[in-house]
Amino acid sequence: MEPRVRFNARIEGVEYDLLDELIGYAVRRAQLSIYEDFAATMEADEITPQRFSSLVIVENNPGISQSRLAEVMGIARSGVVAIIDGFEKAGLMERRASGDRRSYSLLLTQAGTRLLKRYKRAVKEHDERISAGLTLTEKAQLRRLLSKLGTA
Amino acid sequence: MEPRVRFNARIEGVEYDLLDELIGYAVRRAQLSIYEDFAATMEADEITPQRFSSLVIVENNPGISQSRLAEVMGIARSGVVAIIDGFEKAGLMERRASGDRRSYSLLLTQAGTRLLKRYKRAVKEHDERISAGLTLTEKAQLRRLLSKLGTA
DNA sequence: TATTGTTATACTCTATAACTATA
DNA sequence: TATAGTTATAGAGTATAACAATA
Repeated sequence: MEPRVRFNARIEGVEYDLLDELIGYAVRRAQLSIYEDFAATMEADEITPQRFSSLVIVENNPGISQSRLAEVMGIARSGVVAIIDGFEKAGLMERRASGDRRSYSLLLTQAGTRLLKRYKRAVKEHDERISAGLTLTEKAQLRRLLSKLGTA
Repeated sequence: MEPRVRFNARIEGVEYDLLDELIGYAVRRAQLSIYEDFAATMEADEITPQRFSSLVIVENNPGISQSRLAEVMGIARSGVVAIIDGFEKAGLMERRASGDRRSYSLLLTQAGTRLLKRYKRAVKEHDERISAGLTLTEKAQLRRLLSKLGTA
């Protein structure tokens, strides 16, 4: 059997050269490591970072439209359709009529709210685990520095 | 026509709640913004962060095997086959016989070395652009903090 | 027996374009 | 004319499993 593929940020004896100097690669490295822990944490549940974010956004912006959600997530509107379809089928989200008959108001159902509560606890634990090497001050500093990245 | 999908790390008037507190989401946000700039920078070339990394790793670890490269990249061996096929077809990389007849020694061709030189310049510029809001000290700090993330 | 590269296959994510119903 | 949601479709990227050659 094939060993499960795992990302190791730095392999012994391998020269990374320029990659070690790039901020972009440092972020990518961290992101891959974090994703692995997220996936392992939520393995039993059918939830991804993307879907988790969607639930949180809808909970905190009740009545948001699919187009708006697509904008927040940075994906095409067609992608949101599939995500909401899945949530609706699972009974976690509801497409309710909005004033504008072209669009829906997205809302969490009771079951959705309840499940998200559990997800949030798990994700918080995961986040504390992956950032356990940092002090509170360092975490704040890291968030601050990360928020400054990207094309201005 | 559909407006091109772009990721905006923080949309006006949207509540992000927990997401604003998670280190994982901060990294994800940064990663998406960085990727957008990378893609825009390298638009004319058929190169992705993944493929660029492969070229750099092979250049600095000449003779590396596909399995080893897969390990470094954190992807399955089958995925590396397609990547190397593409590079070989483009004349950028060479599969040379190694001592072990089961495996290949990967090497950049002259053309590969030349092209990578250009890519490196472009990627460096991109990296400086996305991190232009940080001082040198802050960049070093960010790299240090990021390297501490992930399951210990 | 184990490892390397390969192929076949499938699944997820995403985009684009065209459609409909509404505005 | 423009916008919201939808569908159809296609292209990456990735994984798993099985295989042949070799160790």
